Parts: sequence; structure tokens; C-alpha cells
Amino acid sequence: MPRPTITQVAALAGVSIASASRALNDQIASAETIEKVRKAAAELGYIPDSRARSLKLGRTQQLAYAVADIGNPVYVEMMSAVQHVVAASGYRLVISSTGTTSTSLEVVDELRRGHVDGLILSPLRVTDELIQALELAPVPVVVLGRAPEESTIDSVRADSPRGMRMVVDHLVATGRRRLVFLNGPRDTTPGRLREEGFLAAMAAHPDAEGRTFAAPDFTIASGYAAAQKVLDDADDAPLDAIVAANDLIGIGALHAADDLGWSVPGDLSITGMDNTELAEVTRPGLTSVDLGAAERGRLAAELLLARIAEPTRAVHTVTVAPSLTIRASSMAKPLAQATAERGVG
Amino acid sequence: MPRPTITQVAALAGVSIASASRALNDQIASAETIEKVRKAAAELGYIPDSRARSLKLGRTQQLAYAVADIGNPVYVEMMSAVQHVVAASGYRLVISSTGTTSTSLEVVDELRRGHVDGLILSPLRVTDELIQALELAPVPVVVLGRAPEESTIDSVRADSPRGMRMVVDHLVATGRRRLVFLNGPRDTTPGRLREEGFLAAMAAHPDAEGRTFAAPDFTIASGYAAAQKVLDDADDAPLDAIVAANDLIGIGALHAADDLGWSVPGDLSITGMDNTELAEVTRPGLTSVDLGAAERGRLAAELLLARIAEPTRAVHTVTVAPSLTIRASSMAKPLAQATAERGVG
DNA sequence: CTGAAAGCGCTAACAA
DNA sequence: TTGTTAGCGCTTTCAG
Repeated sequence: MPRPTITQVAALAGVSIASASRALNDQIASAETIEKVRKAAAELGYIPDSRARSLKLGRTQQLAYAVADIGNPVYVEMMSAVQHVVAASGYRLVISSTGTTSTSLEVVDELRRGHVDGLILSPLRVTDELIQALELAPVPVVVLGRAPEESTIDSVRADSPRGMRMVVDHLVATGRRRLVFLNGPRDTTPGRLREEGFLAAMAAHPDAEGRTFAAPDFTIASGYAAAQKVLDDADDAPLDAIVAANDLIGIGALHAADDLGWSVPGDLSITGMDNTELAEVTRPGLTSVDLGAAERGRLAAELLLARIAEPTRAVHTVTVAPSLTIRASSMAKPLAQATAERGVG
Repeated sequence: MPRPTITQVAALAGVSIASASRALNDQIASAETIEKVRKAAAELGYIPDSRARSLKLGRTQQLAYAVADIGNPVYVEMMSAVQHVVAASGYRLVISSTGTTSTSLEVVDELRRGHVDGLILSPLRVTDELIQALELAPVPVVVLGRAPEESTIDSVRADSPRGMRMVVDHLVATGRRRLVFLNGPRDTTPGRLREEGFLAAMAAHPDAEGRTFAAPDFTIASGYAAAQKVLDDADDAPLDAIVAANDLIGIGALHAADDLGWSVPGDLSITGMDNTELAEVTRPGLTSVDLGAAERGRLAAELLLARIAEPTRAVHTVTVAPSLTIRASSMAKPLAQATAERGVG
């Protein structure tokens, strides 16, 4: 049996389809009509067709979430939060993985198909071209990341510079003086911001020195190779802390240190960033900056829903405060030794 | 400026809207018409409205992926694979998180809105009620998990019993004789199957003995607590291997062993299941059975697309072969000691 | 408060 | 090959 339409509900209730529609939606009808229609709808198991509704109303009750790589734990965390908010508001979530190479422009172009009422976009690189496209997008867009100050696009950003500052302050406070920043690719937004944040933080500590090194990817393997190189050169260029640009690189560094016989945190502190589940799983646990991925996802979804509800509202740029989760990988030396005795190091 | 419609394209090209539609879709038109329409469409930047198309054609070019918890790494891995296949075939992916409590029945009901052309469902519990609902679903469904033999639903299943057999064989071959199976909740499909698989595998090794213990969740915290209890009781009930029902429980066990001063794999082998990214991150690395999550996701998507293309085709039940990834957590003793000297244990 | 009718944008008969 | 027309299922004027 085919799905019942509103026409059949109306027929069974003995009213016009217009009345049926009104009774079901606005409730603007006589009590008697509403009752009859509800009963008929229930009897037939009527559920309105979202395709027809979309066409008529010009909205789909769907939102898009587009990121470079939906497998990335940070994006997954955001997505869960987004999905939660979105579902609670009666929207569906359409995901699209843009791939690390593309510029997200295709995603914006796709919006013109009208299949979603809004977009949450986390672009790897924010180009002028992209911003321009977003301003002209047919539906509201919220950017997870840095949108230019003067743009008219809502955005939710992490505060990685401040996060970096927290990490560096913590390392210096626990006695580290020669820090190496292990970055991913510098031509990405996180790569650029985190490195700038690191250097700015170091500038506040004249008694400590920091240098930087860029791995080709934000991955464990890249982090491992990069850390290996840095640790191998330690005779010429000593160090007592590695500040990784993200958890994956940090874990790679943790493994490299382990394999090269460095004691963490005895000889070397290692920190990550993003505070993914992975950071909790390593031993020693990886100290990491939580940039509030879930919180950012939640806010992005709320901003988007608010703008859909009120398209002319003021532009919002929300920054989520980071927090530092200190784990064993960056404990101060006395603590570190106590830990090592238990067999952790 | 509003999105151009096919009416405007037709007007600019100087043909009827029907001709414009044919030229754009089937290409059944004179070369001249096709050329004119293409030019007009390009000039206006025309993109067909997917809402109107959905209503007219009765299909949305969207598929749904529904799992209990989209934050779970296994589901994420599947989702990535699904998204990959689906996007390559011109479909969009709508995700929905059913929550651990629900029976997935709401998801099936939602299908009647007609917003997707098919569903990939990974139910936590497969009830008769659910299967019945799936058989009556208005669009094709592929189940990730066990569908009853006689049902008419395509499904892709992991072979966790065989995976368990591989783990147990490996542990026995490396000298372990007293195995404890650390399960999650037994009233879930994976919980039941994995425990049965463990017991069946043990039956093949009369010289070894195995017992089981159920944690309330498939989480690190539950695994930690459960392992703690089992290890505390080791005087009365000795053991030399923990077989965890999944990686999270395995990692919890790894941490508990560490904290209680057990050397892994010196005193104790620990294994997980699912071979998530997490298993690679721990030290010692967690031996784990790869149940082919990505492969299952890929196959499920392909099965769904095939059924949509040919609704009357034969029912397919595909089983993906597991593979064992041996890491340091279950090395044989000689190897284990060599590793320990390097400071891993 | 209710019903008739228009129409969202598109595709697919059908006729020419 | 082309144009005319109906209609997918629904909401929303507009009269009554």
C-alpha cells in the first residue's frame, strides 16, 4: 500500500484538503474539524511528505555540515554536538566530506540546489574567494574557523593562540626552557595560527627559547618522523619540551621519544592540542589543550538556527575559550619521577 | 537575485521548458537545441532545484545512515566509507544518531516522510519488531549487523566469532592458558556474539581455561573497573590473558594492569577488538581484531545502491572476514622482555 | 471557519 | 524533435 496523502486524510475526515492541512499544522480550525482530521490521520498512519513540503515551503528542514575529513576526531566531536542541537530542533543533518585538497567552493555551489536551509562549514583554508562565495550563498552559513573581521558571516572560532599561551606558560612554570613547536603544514589556518600563537607565547618568556619545525601532515606518522629528527639533533640543539600542534603529532612524538629512549616527562615534556580521546589513552597521558570542539559545534548549530529564524539579526563572532588538561606527559620533574616509579614512563 | 528556474533558461534559449528539461537531462533533443539550452543555463548559472526534482521523481538522491552513537570510532569509520561510496554515486548522506536507548524504530518510521531513498542501519539490538518494520519499510534498508537468516533484508555482518577464534588461538599459541573474557553488556548483539565466540573458541582448546566477566558498558572506564576487579581476584582465580570485547574495554584493562603493577605482556596479555585508531596509540600497542568496519561500510553502501537500482534482486548477506593485528600487548614472553628493556612495558 | 483553486519547479505523457 | 499540459503533495491565498 502506498503512503497515504493529505487528500485521503481529508476524504476520510469529510473535509477539504485545505482544512485538513490547517488542522494538522496551524490548528486554525474548529475543534470539531481538528478532531476529525486528527482521527483520520491517525487511522491512516498519515505522515506528511517532506519532499512536497520542501517544494511548497521553500525549506527542507535540513542543514549541511561540511568538513575536509569526517574521520578526523575533532570534526567528529563537533559533528556529534551539531547533530544533537540540530535534531532537537527538528532538522536533519546532511554531511559532506570536502576532501583535503578542495577549497570548499563546490560545497557552497551545491547550496544552490536548495537541498539544505543552512550550512556549517569548517574550511581548511579561508580564501578571499571562499568568503566572497559565502557572502553570496543562497542560505545562511556559519563558519567554524576564522572569518575576516569585516565579513557578514557568523563564525565560531577556537582561541588557539590563547591555548598555546596556556601550554607554554605551563611548560615554563614546570621548569622547561627549550621548547620545540612541532607544527603541521604552515599553509593551513590552524598551522599558521598555532605557530603564531606559540611564538607570541614564547615572546612573553625571555628566559626560555623556542623554535619551530613543520611536519607535512597533522598525523601520527608525520609527528613521529618529525620528532625523531628533532630528538636526533638534540646534541646540537638541545630541548626539554615538545609542543605539538595537535594530538596526533603529539602522539607521534610520544612514540618517537619512547623508541629513542627519552623518558617522558622525565627528560622531556610533550603536549598536544585538541584534547581528543586519544590524549587520554596514551601512557603517559598527553597533556592537551581543549579547544572546545563540542562547544564550538553546539554554538555553530545554534547560531545557524538563530539566523535562519531571524535572517537580519546582527552578525555574531563567538570565540570559545580553551582549557588546558594537564596529564602525565608534562608533569614537573618531581611528580614525573613519582609516576615513573609506578612504571608509567 | 533569486535562483534561476528552468523556465528562465527555456525563455533565454527560446525553447519550451520541456525541451530545456530534455536537453539538460536525457539529451534527447537536436544538437542545436542542446547547444542553445546549455549556453542559456551556463549564462544564468542554472542549477536544478533538488526539492522540485525530488517531488516529481519520487526520489531524493539522499541516503540515511543511522547508528546509536555517531561519536563511536567504529561507526565513524563505517560512516567515512559509506560517505565515500555514496558521494561518488551522486547521493547525499543524512546522518541520524538514534541514541543508545531507542530501538531504531523511530528511524524506520521517519522513512515514511520520503526524505531518503534508502537507509543503512546499525541497530544495537535486532528485535523481531524491528525486523518486521524493516521488511515493511517504504525504501530499501541495509542492516549493518545480524539480520535473521530468513529475512528479506540485505545485510553486512562482521564475523566476530571467527575473530574471537583468531584471538584465542593466538593467545594459546603464545603460551597463555587462563583467559578472562571482559565483555560489555550481554544483552547487546555484539556482547552476545562475542561472548559466544569466545566460549566456542575456548572449547577448541581443552588445555586452556576461559571465564567471562561483563562490564556495564563498552567504555574505557567500565573496562578499567572490570579489569581492576578481575586482577584483584587473581590470587583466587589466576589469569594470564584478558580478552576484551572491544578496544575501549581493552584500553581500560591496559590502564588498570599498569596501575596495579602488572607487566603487559610480561605477566599478562591483553587484546581488544575492532582495531580502532586507539589500539595503535597505546603503549604497548593493543593487539586487536579488525572486523573490517570500513569494508563493511563500503559494502553496505554498495548493496544499498544496487538494490535501489534493482529492487527485485536477490537478497545479499555479506560477511566480512576479520583479521588479527598483533601488537605488543600480546607478544610472547621472549619478545615481551626484549620490548620491556626498551622501556615500553 | 471553510472550500476552491493556484502554484512551488520540475519531468513525462501525449499530440503535433 | 518539439510544445502543450498534467500533476507530484502540499500550503496558502482568496472568496464565501
